Amino acid sequence: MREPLPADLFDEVCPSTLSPVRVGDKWGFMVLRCLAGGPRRFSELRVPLRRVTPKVLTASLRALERDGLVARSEEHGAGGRRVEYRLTPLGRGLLEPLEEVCDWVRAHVDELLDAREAHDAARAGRGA
Amino acid sequence: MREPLPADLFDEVCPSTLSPVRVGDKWGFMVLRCLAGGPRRFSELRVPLRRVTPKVLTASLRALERDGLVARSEEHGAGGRRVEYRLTPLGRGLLEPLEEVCDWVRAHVDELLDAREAHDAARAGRGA
DNA sequence: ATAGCCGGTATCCGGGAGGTAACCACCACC
DNA sequence: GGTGGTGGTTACCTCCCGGATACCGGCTAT
Repeated sequence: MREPLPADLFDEVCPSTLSPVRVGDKWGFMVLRCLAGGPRRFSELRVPLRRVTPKVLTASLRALERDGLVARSEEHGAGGRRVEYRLTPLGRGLLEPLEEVCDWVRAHVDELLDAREAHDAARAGRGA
Repeated sequence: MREPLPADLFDEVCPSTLSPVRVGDKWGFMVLRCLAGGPRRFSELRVPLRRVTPKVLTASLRALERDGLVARSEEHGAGGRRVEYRLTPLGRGLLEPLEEVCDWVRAHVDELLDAREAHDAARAGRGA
């Protein structure tokens, strides 16, 4: 259940500006997907989401927590503080239909980008 | 393919504030679903989406059009102007995985609302 | 004691989303 | 020529999302 996280989800381009589908706020969808592979610490999430400042990441996590999709657990074991975020059963259930959306986006992102480019070019030609 | 639209999608409560899942802007998801039953005129869309002002509805439609999910066609036949919005094949394809998300939301909206209420109550108790 | 890590806050700020209200161009019809 | 319907547009305003930057409190290890 605890699969490794990618080093960086952003390969120069921000995925959340490509896909029109969102969960909660701007980064919610990607946070959920980062948690799909198992519980993660705050600093673990910051690695693949390195373009997200801690304030914004906290806000995303709090919002997902509010909706009961993510659970936060804090403990003070030996070695210091440890805060973990994990999907709740509700959140895990939501990820199933969302994965199909993800598959669709991956399959059609080129068409989306082409459509945007064509639309913007046509507007630029007509207008200013 | 041209199924009737409900008279009003808003039963006192705005669905887009309940579901954490969005497509494009605030109303994009509902616009797509209104078009699922067949092409619609602008004024037809305004009936089920009566809480959406024309400016905002136009913005939603333009954004969906930009992404190639919706197509706009205008014609001046007898009887006046007629503008129709319809799903493109791309948009129709996206609606399939989205319908499963919709099913999930319908099935779990109560849990979502309970979670929010509990979370807000807990915060109110702790904080102010 | 002090340095460092972890998990965040505090503060400021700009831009854009989204709502309100009013107005408008075009055409048909009478 | 006026009236009405359709399909918007324009101006204006407010709120809040999201980013930048800096800072902080608790804990541990040395």
